[in-house]
Parts: sequence; C-alpha cells; structure tokens
Amino acid sequence: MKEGPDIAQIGSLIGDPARANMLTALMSGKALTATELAGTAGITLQTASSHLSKLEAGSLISQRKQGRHRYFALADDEVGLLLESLMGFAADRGFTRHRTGPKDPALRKARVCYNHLAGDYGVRLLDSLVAEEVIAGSGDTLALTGAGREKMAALGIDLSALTKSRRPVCRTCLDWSERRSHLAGSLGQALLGLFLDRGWAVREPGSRAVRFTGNGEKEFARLFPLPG
Amino acid sequence: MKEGPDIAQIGSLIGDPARANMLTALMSGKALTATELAGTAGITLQTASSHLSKLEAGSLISQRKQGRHRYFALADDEVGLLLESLMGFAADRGFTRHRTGPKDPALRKARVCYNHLAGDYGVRLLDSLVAEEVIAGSGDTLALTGAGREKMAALGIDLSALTKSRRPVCRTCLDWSERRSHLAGSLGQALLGLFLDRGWAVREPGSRAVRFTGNGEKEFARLFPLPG
DNA sequence: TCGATGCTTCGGTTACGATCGAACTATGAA
DNA sequence: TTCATAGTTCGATCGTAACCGAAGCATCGA
Repeated sequence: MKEGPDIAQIGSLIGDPARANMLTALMSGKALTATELAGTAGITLQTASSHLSKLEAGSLISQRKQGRHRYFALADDEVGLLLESLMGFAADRGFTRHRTGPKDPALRKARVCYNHLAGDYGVRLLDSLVAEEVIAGSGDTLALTGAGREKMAALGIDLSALTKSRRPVCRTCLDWSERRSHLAGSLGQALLGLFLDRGWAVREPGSRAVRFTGNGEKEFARLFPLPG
Repeated sequence: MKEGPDIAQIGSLIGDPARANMLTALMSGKALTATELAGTAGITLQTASSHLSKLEAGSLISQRKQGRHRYFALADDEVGLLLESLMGFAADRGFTRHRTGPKDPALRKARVCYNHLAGDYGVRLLDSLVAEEVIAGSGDTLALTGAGREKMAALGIDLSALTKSRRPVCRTCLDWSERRSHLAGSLGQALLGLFLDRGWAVREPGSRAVRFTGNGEKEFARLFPLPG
C-alpha cells in the first residue's frame, strides 16, 4: 500500500533476540555451524534451524555444506555494514545488554567487523591511509592512489586479485564504538589478513576482539603513522 | 548475556509494519499528528498512540505539543540516516511492497530524505560539490573549503548559523535508489531549503517526491555542474 | 458552560510466531 | 550393516504483542 522498499521485513528479521544473537556471532567473520549458533543464541537446534532458514530466505546469511556440517556466514559485506551501523545506533541510544562488560575495552580497541578491522585501530588505520595519501576520494568513492598501490604491493598484497572481484576495494564502514569510519572492502579484508598472518595481532577465541602483540603495535604505528 | 549493543530492540521497533509505515511517512521531514500517522499506517488512533509511545521510548521519534495537536517527527538526523540505509538494503534484496509503483520514477529522481535532498538530484549535488572542490575530505570527514564557504555565502546561506549547532555541517547519507551517497547534514538541509524557497522545486503533497521546475532544473545545472 | 476535536489509557480478544518434543533424513565412522 | 552425529520438518503449546471498543483527559471555540 505504500511506495518504496519494505524496511519492516528486515527489521523483524533482526528484531528477534535469537536471530540478533546469531547475526552478532557471525559478525566475527567466522562461518559457524547450526549447533554453534544455537548455543550462542541459547536455543535448541530445532528453533535455530527455523531461524536460520528465515535469515537465509531474507538473504542475510548464506550456508555452505561441508561433510555433515553446514557452515553459516553473513551473506555479504552489505550485511556486515548494516549490522555495524545498527550497533552504533543502538549503542548511541543506550540499547545495551549490560553496561560495558569486561571484554568491552578490548572490543573498543580492536575487533573484527565481519572481515576487516574495527575499533580504535581500525579508525586509526583509515585516518593514516588518508593522511598519507595512500587512499583518496570523497564520500564513499574511495580509491587507492598511485603511491598507495606501490605501498600495498610492497606489503605483499596482491592488488590484481582484489580488483578482479566485483566487490569494491575500498569502502567506509561506520564504527559503532568510535562513531567514525574505518576501512572496509577487499583492501580492509586483506590488511586484517596481513596483520594476522604476520603475527602482529591475534584473535581472541570466541569473541570479536583482536589483540595486538607488542611487536604488532610497533609495526602498525610505523607503517600507519598519524600526523598528530 | 552477550557483549555489545542490542540491535534486536531497534530491529523489533522497526520490524512492525505499522511502525515502519509511520517512520517512512516521517521520512518526509514533516512533523505529523497522531491522526495523520494512524491514517497512513491504516490503523486506529488507539493503536497508533501505543506505537508512537513505543517509538518515543526508543528515542526514534520526538513529539511537540502545539495546542491540542501533537506533532511527531524523527528524533534526529541519525534516525533518518539509519532508515535510509535500511531502505537501500531492503531494496537491494527485493524487499519491496509492490514492484515500482507509479510515483516511483519521481521518487528516484528527487525526494526528501528527512531534511535534505535525495535521489538522482541529491547524488548529483554531492558529486558536483566534490568535483568543484566546494567540499573536501575523505570518508565521513567532509568539510567546506574556503572557496566553498564563499560560494555558499554568495547563495545567501548563513554559515555561522550552521556551524553554531553541534550537528555536523556536511555528512554523507547512502541513497537507497542510487546506491551512492548524497549530502546530508545542516548544509544539505540548508540547500534543500534554498531550492524550495526560491521556487526551483516544489514538494509533492503527501509524498516524499520533489518536483523541480523548468527554471529550477536550469539553475540547478548552472550552479552545480558535473565534469562529465 | 457546553460541545467538539485530538489523543491517551484500560480491558479484552485475537493472531502470529517463537519454542520445543518427536520423528525423519543425511553424512560419516566403526 | 550398525551406530552416532548433524540437521530438518512436523505438530502442538504457549506468550506476547498488535488490535480495537469504550471510557477518560485535555484543549479549543462558542
């Protein structure tokens, strides 16, 4: 009866606590099985299965069969961006489950946002890349500069692989804890992979938190300095 | 039981069709009475009242008493941004109420996004401002350049009034029909006001659509040219 | 003061959807 | 084969929230 897209459907998909818990769990970027998701949501396997099929019908998640396991993951980057912005909005209005839990400072410092780095470190990363003119552009049309391409190649990032896909290489994602943008897109994903591969940072098991090692912090500050 | 903000609460607030209808109606930027909102949502006044108090408790909307009327409006810009991005997401996944209604082309061309201009014209506006170096910055840190301040002053926009408030002057808002950013913030609001005041554009009553006059199109193209 | 309009609150009905038990299918291991 | 694990489907229950009728306030005009 009304014109335009129907926001109520996605709203109600995210609106159920069990589904919201599953989605937040998937924000870790890891693909999880139905049993694991049922566990984090605190429901039985049957109900979880029902929820998961609804989420998949709404193309919020996708599944991949592997042996007798079914791995579920967020459907694409868009879902991650939407969830992160929803979290920012929720945090802003005081919709928190419990006031700043124990792991909260760690999450604010550095965490995984679906497949890229978020939190203080994520924002600092983007700030530095812009200040150093590795990335340029306004609004959401960000792109690597010539110097940027050289720098990334020097870091061992295969740019041709990144640009081959239809996914944008650079894009911004609103950080819920910092209320500012950090770097998403395939480059954001590649850089997080780099940090983890080189052992500069480690993922906290069972959490979105990312812990930088002493050496990792040093390398990070050296490679991505801030003007101030 | 889980860390972080609770997205389920806002999700369920938006997830109810009646509430979603009201919120979309409020995206027109106009403040509406409870009776009007009940009408657009297709429910009685009593239920509307209940929904409105829930939305207000969630600080998605705010109300202003005026005589025996109660005017409801979106609480702030953040709500508008969130709703617009939700619409983009919904449209992207085929969550539409009816396939491209009659007013749809008009909406895609130019419409009000809470308090600023969206649609093709909105995106072109931001593109032009960036290309002409009226606005500069990366990510979400957009700002007027020196030349930009002069241009806006020449248009009769009182910049000191805009910068006085705590609201950001320039910010981006993801356009659901164009899938790209347009200009929001107090400057975006001021520019839309300018177009309407000068009679370059007229609002379609009872809709978000904005219709540019012949002269308005000419002036718009002259003031905000595109490089291509 | 009286009536009309705008909106809220209360109470009761109803409907939808989340939940789980139980049964069924599929994959892998012994 | 047989058993165990992973997951879906079905059916029934149950709670919650949307909904409306009716009554109750509040504000305005006469």
